[in-house]
Amino acid sequence: MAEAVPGLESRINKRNKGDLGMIVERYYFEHDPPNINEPDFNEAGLELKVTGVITKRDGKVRAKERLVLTMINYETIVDETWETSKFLKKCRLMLILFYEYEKSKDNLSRRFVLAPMLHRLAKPANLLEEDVLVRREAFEIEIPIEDLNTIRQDWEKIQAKVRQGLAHELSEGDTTFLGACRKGSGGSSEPLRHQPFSNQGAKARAFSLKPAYVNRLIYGICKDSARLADESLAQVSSPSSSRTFEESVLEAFSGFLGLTLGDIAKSLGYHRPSKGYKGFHREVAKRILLAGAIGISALDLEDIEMKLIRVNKHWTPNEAMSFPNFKYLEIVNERWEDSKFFEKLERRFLFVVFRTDEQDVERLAKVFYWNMPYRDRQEARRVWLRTKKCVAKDARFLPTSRESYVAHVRPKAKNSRDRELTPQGLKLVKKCFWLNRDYIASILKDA
DNA sequence: GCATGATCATGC
DNA sequence: GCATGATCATGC
Repeated sequence: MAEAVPGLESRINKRNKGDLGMIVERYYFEHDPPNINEPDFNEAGLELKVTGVITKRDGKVRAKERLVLTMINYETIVDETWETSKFLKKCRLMLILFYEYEKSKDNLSRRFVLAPMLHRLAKPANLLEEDVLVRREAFEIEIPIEDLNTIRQDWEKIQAKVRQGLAHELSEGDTTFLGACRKGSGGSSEPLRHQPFSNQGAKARAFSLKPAYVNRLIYGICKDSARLADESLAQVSSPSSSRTFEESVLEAFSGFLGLTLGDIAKSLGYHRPSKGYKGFHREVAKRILLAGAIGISALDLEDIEMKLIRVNKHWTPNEAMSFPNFKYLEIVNERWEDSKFFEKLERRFLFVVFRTDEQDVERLAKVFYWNMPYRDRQEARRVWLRTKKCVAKDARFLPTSRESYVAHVRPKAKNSRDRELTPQGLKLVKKCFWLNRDYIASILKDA
């Protein structure tokens, strides 16, 4: 960044240094940001977006995070149509710049990578727009019509929820490409927003392009440059809507429903690598997907979380469900909204259920999507916040499954010597959040 | 039988 | 070499 604008370092004050988008607009394009509800380059109907990418160890480029677009106004969205929406007015044409995110660098040291991208959700509103296109030599990506339709459907789904007075229940897992992500500091002191059809206050949220979609865009730029392209992105970039993708996942499983675990593995030419292997069922599920030409990375790109559940003949799960470890020293400074647990719980889950039947034979019994209801996410948040508090006070005593119907904390480590420092200076075994077994059972009962 | 602690094999 | 997703083991 500093190289692109000579003398930038001295012109910028510390307070503004945190906003790379603003720096690019003001000092590179020499343009003053206008009213917040209009596109940045209003005369051209062009919105500027700056977003981070990460180059993984294998050289492949991925989105660092969702791309936040514009706040959702609960009061006005209920009277809009897609065509007349504030969202489309602002984001109809976006110039997206990608920078390489490296943790240690500050904004002025960021390097821009890939080609600048013009992202068009709808036809031009005026001719000036084309000027910008030519002047900046940006790469206009061709967006499949199915993708545009999906974004529109996502928008309509979000609108529908607000119209039903359910703005407080919005979740990223509701939608496919266009998400309703939380916005603002997220602390509990944050005032809730009013929504028109309910007295229930709702968290401030913004429209965002979900990581899966940003990755598709990146693939669109990179696919001709072999070094950068992640081929697994191609799978979801093929011109089929994501709705169809979700259906094709279920379809891949459908032919195996009711079959025994052994028969499925055999028919896929897969053998349990070792007796004690705990990932066998998951590997079988992955191979079922593969047989349907779906890679596990494709699920990942769609932010779908596949989880294996094994149950007995009464449909009672054998185990609770684990999530990524947290670090004692980190959780005390973390916000719920930034936690891994939160991020996972907002995703759409794909539950793959193996049931041991009356004859004691294990069969693929059920495959279904599930989103965690709002009430339960709130409860998970409560457990997380309590854990944070407990870790700060005395990390030896953390929430057990008796304290919540949804989640608890339990060890997850290589063994009991696999420990980590706590704020009290103690070394305790590594732990993570788990969804209670009873809670998983209740999901299965409802499904 | 359940809650909790302990541990496993694999893939990246 | 460790994070990951999941299961095993033990004690009540």
